[in-house]
Amino acid sequence: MYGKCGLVQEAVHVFDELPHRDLVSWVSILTAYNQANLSHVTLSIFPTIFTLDGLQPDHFVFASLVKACTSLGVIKQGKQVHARFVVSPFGDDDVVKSSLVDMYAKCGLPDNARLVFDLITWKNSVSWTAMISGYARSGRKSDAIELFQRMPVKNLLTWTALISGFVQSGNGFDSLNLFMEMRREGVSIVDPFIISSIIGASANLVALKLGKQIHGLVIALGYESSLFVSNALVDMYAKCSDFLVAKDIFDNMLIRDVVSWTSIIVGAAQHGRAEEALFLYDEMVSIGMKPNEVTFVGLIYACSHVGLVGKGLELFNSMITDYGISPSLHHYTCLLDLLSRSGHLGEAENVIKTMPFKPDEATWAALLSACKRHGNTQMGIRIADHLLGLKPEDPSIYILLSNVYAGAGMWENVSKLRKLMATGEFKREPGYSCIDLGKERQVFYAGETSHALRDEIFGLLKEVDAEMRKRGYIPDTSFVLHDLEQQEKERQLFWHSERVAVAYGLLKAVPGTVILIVKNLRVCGDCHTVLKFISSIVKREIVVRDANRFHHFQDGICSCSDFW
DNA sequence: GTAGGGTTAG
Repeated sequence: MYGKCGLVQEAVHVFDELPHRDLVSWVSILTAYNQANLSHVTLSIFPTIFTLDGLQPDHFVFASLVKACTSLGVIKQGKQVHARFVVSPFGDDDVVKSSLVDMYAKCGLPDNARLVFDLITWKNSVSWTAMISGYARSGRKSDAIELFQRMPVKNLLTWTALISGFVQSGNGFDSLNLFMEMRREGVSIVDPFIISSIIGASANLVALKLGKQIHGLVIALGYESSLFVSNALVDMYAKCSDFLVAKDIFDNMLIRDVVSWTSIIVGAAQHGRAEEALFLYDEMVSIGMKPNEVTFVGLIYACSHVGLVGKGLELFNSMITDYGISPSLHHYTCLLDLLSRSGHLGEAENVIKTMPFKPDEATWAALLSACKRHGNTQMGIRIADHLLGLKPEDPSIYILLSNVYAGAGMWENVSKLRKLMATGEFKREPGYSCIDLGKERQVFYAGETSHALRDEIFGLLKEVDAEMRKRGYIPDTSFVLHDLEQQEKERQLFWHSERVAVAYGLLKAVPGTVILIVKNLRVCGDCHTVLKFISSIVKREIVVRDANRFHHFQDGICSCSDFW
């Protein structure tokens, strides 16, 4: 009773006073620790079951231990518990098997989960849901859907597991389609869990209009007081470019937790509002809210994007010494980005060499793009050669490599890369830009010139181009990857997807409204210049969210101050 | 006395 009411100390007190303890007493206290988020205590006191009382764990104990391993994410110990369970007299228990399915699923091992799932004698909705959730959050779309369809009776939790799993693995469109199917089937969506998932999907898709509709639903259902829902809304508005609304919702929240603070700090950072992010952090600390590892990712990111190297380093150190958070690869990548962006390339390379993690492709890529930005061709080539040796799978890395070699005029390497990309196993995701006009959503791929409004778009871009040149625009063709004549290079830049999308927006969006473009890659340097020109020529605010951050173009300047 | 769904990260 004390454990389930969140009074773990009282539970421990009674437990310690028991004149005689049986397995039920033990499971009660193990569960109390699990519920109080003290799963490490659950695991550490487990051995005393033998030493103090000479008892052998039963299936109830195993289920509690597995749950503890799941919430701590300690798969190695989880496997040890699994082994003990298998050889125990309770090795057939279906509840423990379900908890193991959940453990493997949550630890990103859906195949291990499936092996256990198939051994469950009587599968109930808990086992099915755990397995489906595991596939969905690992991005195993077809496996998740197939199992979902085979499941005899689906309930709200199963739908939520599937949909939120897809949101978490970045499959926003699939999650949205499933949500609509769920509504068609008449499943009630009056539930804060499913609502927060769909808000997450809107954020994922940068679908502001959809997000606003769900926000309306939140108000109608009275879920504004739900912490999870409000946190999701703050994140959604920030990700959909409306930082001010995000801030407004944040300001009006009656209860805020570390996720609320972190969401608004990360949002400020992504919009280039570093001062605000740092101010919010001071406020957070002053009210006694403890930042977590994600908060520091946001803070260092904020510093990185405005060149506050000293402050960023200070925060990195404070994270370790003041908060006892040991830096993850994420943090090192942020640190490296902080240093390399502002030109401290040598120190950045030193971080890569001395950090206790094996640098992944993204880490090298951060350094590589800084080399290009700061014109350190020699170091760029050295790192590019090294990266090429690692045979990266991420296609965007090849684009970066091409950039380096093309910038250095090493066309032989460029064509070698192109061949690699053509024959490679991976599918290269082409650059695209997307504009959301509410009921209509248009995607433009780089170089695509076959759109129905092609002539109007071309005409508009041509007109703007002439005006830009009058104002001193010179195309920067170093962003073109192929060895071509100057004129052809300029033509390639001309059809970069963000420009086409902006032109389309100027033609179709309601006059006077902000034009919001989402791009899957980083905006190229030349397009960045062009968008600044366009914003002043047409006197419209243009917002581009690229792979990295937001750019707000207005009156010829960008919120990133050309440092991105 | 045991197992399943929600928010933040380069």
